[in-house]
Amino acid sequence: MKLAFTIYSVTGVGMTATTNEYDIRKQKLARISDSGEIVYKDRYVVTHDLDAACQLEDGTENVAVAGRIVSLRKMGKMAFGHIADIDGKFQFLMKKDFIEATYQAFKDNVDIGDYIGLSGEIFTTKTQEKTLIVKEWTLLSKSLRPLPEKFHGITDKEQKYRKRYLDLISSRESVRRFQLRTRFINTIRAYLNRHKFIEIDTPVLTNKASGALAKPFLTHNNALDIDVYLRIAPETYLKRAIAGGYNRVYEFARCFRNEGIDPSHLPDFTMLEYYAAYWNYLDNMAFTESLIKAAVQETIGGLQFTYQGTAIDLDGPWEKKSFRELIMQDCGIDLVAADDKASLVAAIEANGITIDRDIKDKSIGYGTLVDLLYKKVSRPKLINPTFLTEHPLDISPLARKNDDNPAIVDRFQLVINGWEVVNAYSELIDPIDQMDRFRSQLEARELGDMEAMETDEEFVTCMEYGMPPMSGWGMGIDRFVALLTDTEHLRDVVLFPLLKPEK
RNA sequence: GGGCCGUUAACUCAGUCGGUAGAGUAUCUGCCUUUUAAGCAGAGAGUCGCUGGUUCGAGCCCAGCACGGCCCA
Repeated sequence: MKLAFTIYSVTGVGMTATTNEYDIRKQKLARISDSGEIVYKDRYVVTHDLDAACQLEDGTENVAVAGRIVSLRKMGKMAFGHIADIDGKFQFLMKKDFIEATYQAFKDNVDIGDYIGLSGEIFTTKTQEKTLIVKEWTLLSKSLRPLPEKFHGITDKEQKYRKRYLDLISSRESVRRFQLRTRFINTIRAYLNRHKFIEIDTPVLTNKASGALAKPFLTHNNALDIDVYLRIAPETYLKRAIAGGYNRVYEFARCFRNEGIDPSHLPDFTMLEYYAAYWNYLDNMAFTESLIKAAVQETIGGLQFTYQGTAIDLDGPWEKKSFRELIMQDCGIDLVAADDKASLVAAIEANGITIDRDIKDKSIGYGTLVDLLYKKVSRPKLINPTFLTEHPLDISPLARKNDDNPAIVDRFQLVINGWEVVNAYSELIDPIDQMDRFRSQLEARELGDMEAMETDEEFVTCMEYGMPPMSGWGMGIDRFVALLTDTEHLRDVVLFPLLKPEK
């Protein structure tokens, strides 16, 4: 067992035999407290943010800034250091000549990680860096634990996720990724607002997990003594809002799905959905293209980017392809000829295509099989943005039936890099058809399709009162940000991802 | 759920054939008034993820468990 004991030097400064940095910093804290100073201050008035201070002219006086000390180079009678915040860092110089009385206190008591307020004058060093020469300083908050190693930062992914604050302090790359996320969301929000969309909030706690095909989280409300679901999509509530008279609504909706966790699936994620009355899916498609081009242009300053070595170009008019066209082109099967489950199974087998599911199982309906075939033969090839249309009816229970071909719906998905980043359709507003669709979903569920959608009677009731024609849209924000930041794992674009508790 | 990999000082990482636990950063002491991965000299710092097993002896070999990662389903 190790012994820690306190000794006192001739100068009266308390020191200890322990080398545990946490204990040493606590002793420094105690020293400051003993001198009568309050260590953890309540405020500090700054004149400039750190990025603004870096732009000031030499000789500017009475500049006051604050931040966390992220580097410190103490010399005999002067010390250089940097304070930092999310936008950047700023160098300061403590010179004994300028702060005679307090220089020793700074050297003895202040560490990397502490927050300080500084005021003084701007000058430029020999190495051409804007620097504040400190005339007064105030400790604002003491750090008891040392920050990560200054050069490598944190490399352990687990620690990056568990202690994201340390990752942000030590990795500009992480900061830039999260700043890009914010910029992307802000840009989209501004674009939607400019086009008369109104941001609303719809419930997270719901009686029915509807609007998507996913396994929900179940929880309990004590006051009402009912079990409730965390929403899996905001769709049916946003449509209720349209029925209530809103012409255009949107929501950045945190959604929850109690399914597997992997690089492209998180249990909670952010989905943007919007709905516009009187639009059909073709109006929506045109708007989507302009919205995304504008948002990407503003966010990354161009329409070209690279994802994991694959060049992606959003410029030019985006291609539109139907399920039928794509599947025909990629494997020669014609969905008009193979228009039922049995004939499609036969065609797939005749073409020697293997799908990693038992395609003869009765839980797999015609539409699901079409979707599986497309995912196998076509989707991986869709790198640049492509609008996929003419989805089978039975995998689109909330979408409007096509007027000319009742086997398909007026729907599109935007595929980029083989990912379905947007899903949209002309919304089904016929309550009788909607009830039929829910009934078909129920039948599919009874055949073992656990992804079939649950019937939502209250939503149908709303539809029975009347809904305007409309087209709606959903986009996984986390996935799109991952694309734009060349990030493999969605956890890297979420500040505080869910992990098991430590220990 | 299956397979593989990782877990060693506060941080980043070495650790040979099983034989007293190593470096850099950080910390502490001394020197140091334009540094910026400051420098020079010295010092302290470890439940080697956890629990068992094999062995005279385990960071290392074996088994189980925990947490994380990658791949597959």
